[in-house]
Amino acid sequence: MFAVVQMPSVAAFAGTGRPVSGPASQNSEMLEKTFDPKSVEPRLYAAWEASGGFAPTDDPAAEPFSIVIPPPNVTGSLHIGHALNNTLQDVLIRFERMRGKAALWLPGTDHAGIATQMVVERQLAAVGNQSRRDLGREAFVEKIWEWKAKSGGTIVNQLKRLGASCDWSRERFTLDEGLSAAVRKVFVTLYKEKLIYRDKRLVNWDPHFQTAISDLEVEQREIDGHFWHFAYPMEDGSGEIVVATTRPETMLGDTAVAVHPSDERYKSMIGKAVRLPIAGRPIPIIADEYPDPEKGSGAVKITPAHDFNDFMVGKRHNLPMINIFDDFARLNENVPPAYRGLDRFAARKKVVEEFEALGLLRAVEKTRHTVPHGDRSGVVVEPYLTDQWYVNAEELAKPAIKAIEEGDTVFVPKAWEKTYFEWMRNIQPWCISRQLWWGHRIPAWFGPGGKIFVAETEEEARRQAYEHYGREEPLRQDEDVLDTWFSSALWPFSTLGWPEKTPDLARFYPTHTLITGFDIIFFWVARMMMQGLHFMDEAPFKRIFINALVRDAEGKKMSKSKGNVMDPLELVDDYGADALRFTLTAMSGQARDIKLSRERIEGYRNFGTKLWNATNFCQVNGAARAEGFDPAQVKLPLNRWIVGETTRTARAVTAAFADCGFDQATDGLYRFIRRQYCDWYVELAKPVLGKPGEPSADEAARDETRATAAWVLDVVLKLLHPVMPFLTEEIWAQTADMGAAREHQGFLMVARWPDLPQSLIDPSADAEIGLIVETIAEGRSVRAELNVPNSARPQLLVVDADEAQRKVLQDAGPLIRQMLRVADVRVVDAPPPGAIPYVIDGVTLALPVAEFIDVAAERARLGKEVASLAADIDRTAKKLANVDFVARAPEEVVEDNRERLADAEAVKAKLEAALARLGAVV
RNA sequence: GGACGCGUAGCUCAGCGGGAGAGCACCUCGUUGACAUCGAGGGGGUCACAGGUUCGAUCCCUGUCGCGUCCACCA
Repeated sequence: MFAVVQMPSVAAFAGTGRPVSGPASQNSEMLEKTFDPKSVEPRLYAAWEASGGFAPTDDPAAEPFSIVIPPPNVTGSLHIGHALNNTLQDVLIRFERMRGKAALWLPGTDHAGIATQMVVERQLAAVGNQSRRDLGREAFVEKIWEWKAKSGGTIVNQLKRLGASCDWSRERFTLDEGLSAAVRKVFVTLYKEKLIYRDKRLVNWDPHFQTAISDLEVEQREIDGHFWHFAYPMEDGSGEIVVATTRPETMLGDTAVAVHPSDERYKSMIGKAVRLPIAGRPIPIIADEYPDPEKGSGAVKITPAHDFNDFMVGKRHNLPMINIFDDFARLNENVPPAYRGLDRFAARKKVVEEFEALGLLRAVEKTRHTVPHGDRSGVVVEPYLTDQWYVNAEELAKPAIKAIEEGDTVFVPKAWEKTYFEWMRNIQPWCISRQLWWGHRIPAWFGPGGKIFVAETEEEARRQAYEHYGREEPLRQDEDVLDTWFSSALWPFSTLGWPEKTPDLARFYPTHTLITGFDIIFFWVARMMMQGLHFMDEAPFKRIFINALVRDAEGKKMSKSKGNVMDPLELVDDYGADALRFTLTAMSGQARDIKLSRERIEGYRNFGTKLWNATNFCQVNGAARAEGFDPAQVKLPLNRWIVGETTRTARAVTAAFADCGFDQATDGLYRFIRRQYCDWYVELAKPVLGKPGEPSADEAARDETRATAAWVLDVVLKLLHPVMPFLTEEIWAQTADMGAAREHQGFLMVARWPDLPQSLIDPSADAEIGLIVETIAEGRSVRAELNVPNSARPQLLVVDADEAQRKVLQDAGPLIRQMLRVADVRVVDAPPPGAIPYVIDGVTLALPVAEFIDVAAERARLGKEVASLAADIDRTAKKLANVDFVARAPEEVVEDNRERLADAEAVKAKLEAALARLGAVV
């Protein structure tokens, strides 16, 4: 009899000497009735972490496999997208760890400039109605660090609840000292290489945060607006010219009106001037290719300081650039006094009113147009003329494009390459300075005369200044900080210790796979490619896996404002982390969105319970892995068959994981565990195992089956572990003595991944078990369709089968009796009248159940089958009669069809005979 | 305006040149010794539409319609 299962083995795994508390009732012989994630998950996670098993092995022979986490914002809390992304990373890292790689999943968080500053500003306002300016820069930044110490770990702890096996001993933060040093080094190096430069040009200005933002942080939103058509009178009184605008306030900064040189309407006006209403300035009418004569009036007002297109026109014509805003987008001293200090939207209203009053408003048109907004602030951004720091992205992009073109790094799915190329080939200078307080301070100092000294340290800057000026001069460090993405771009090497030449850097760079969402291909992936190649001479990843976007059950993007967010932690509470992980993994199919439903998660929770219960069955029946068990040596067809199926599954799942085929892997696991192992193997094994505690008719067969069942379970636990780590680890622990002969006694997490040779697949066992399974399944179907009472125990008659098939079915007698609920399996020459026949694999079987059934129903059933066969025969016959088909289709296809026809005809004949007999009965 | 992706069972999705599959939902039956978070069985699809290529198209090509996303566009 199988021994008592005890928990202490888990404590031994943990290696802490500290007993690990388990579920309350550890004295029972069996597993708990159901797996209880709430008590198991925290306990196992703590034990894993304490064991040091999340860190890569020290074994120098182990091949490195590294993943860097897309660092979540410190302000963040785990949403479903994180859950998906991190589950996939964990699946992959657990898989590779078990495969013996030196698997490193390097975690960390991002300081998230604007987002974090926002959170703390909001808090300040809430508690003391204070602004950051009231507080001052230093104190404010101090506040953020305090906040970070207190709340910054939230998302990390949430990742742990998911089961993420990150090496927390290597956790990094984009603003920690090491990464800051990397940032300074990169900045200074690129500056020296003239790849970073300072420039005065139009930027996207966010008036809410009073900072420049990059193109990528601008979000186009479609809103309702107006086109106002304004008349500008000619300076010489010879008429007027009409221009249209959606932003009337900008007219105060107009410095020209442009027309197309070929536009006949305006040819004579070129070179003349109009008097700009309100401002009262004369501005020239110029000829430029930019205006489209087909659009509007064909004449365009030019505001070089507040419009990207106008800016270029202004440059071409050397127009004055009048900045009319301050940092808050209020009108400044460059406009008439009545407008000074007005908010841009108030000014807009006033300009329109004034034009109307002047009789110069020619038309107002309603329009729906897209307007750029700050992605964080949500306010309309303004093109604004300022000095900023830029990265020459075009230059850095070249090798990054090449690396993908040449396949050094591959996108999975490959289709994302196109998106990547599209952006990279049209890349614009990257504005990296931000007028914020939270972030990496730009390592640049200004001396007298605006001379700039860029250096990694202040001392070095002073030294340069001294050299330049020949004496000590006061220096002022640039107030600005760097775009958050500047530091994240260095993540794959800065986290490994760069610029120091650390062992980690040597061992784990380049990383192997990056798993991330397509929404940050430009923000992050592209920039990591650029920086990685520039500073490490090697692309930071071999493979970039782009995961799907999670949506709600209606397919809407989840957002708080829509109220359709699903909280992954709530789902973990309700169904366990494993169920959520399995669901996300199963639905991670590429190139589409994931629509998540609770029902689905529940289904996979039930799947976990199913495995739990199957384990219970194994335990109760004394399944035990035998010393020296060799799956190649098992004798019973049933066992040979399941060994083969296990092998098929193991090989398919391994290939799928290796290839990021996450959905295929879970599909294979689900199918095998549910359909093969639980539904058939366990059921078919019951007669062999007999009743627990009672002697068996065939002890050798029973022992072999017990050993095989335990072996299969071990393999299954390993294969499933990357996706359902908690459940499998718990089962592994609780069946520790069942696996006394396991090659590995520690945590399943670090057990060896199964490597099963193809030779374990035995086609003859497949055929044999296949026949039995079909016989039972089809027999059940017949019983159910004809409503044969459950209590009925007819015989199963083998009417027509070859020698081997007969033997198989007779040997499987006890098994078929139990599972098909028949009294006996008997070979007969001809079925008695009224026996219900069914045909599988060329074998005709029959159930003599005439007394139970409705003859009319049975006749209908047979009739339906005959009809469908007839249709099939007809179609196939026609096909085979087509000369073109026979001549052109591949030989095997033609052969298949011939067989199909012959088979169908044979079955049809048998069923028709049965139908005739049925008639005879009546 | 440009690009990409997607329309397959009630729902969510696999399949992608030789008679369409899964999970969930639905219906029927079931107190058999792992499991009702269960078991057995079943119904349900002119694979968006129209052309074309082919012996053969859900699958390849073209077009149409519908949905989604990204990029560009503020006169």
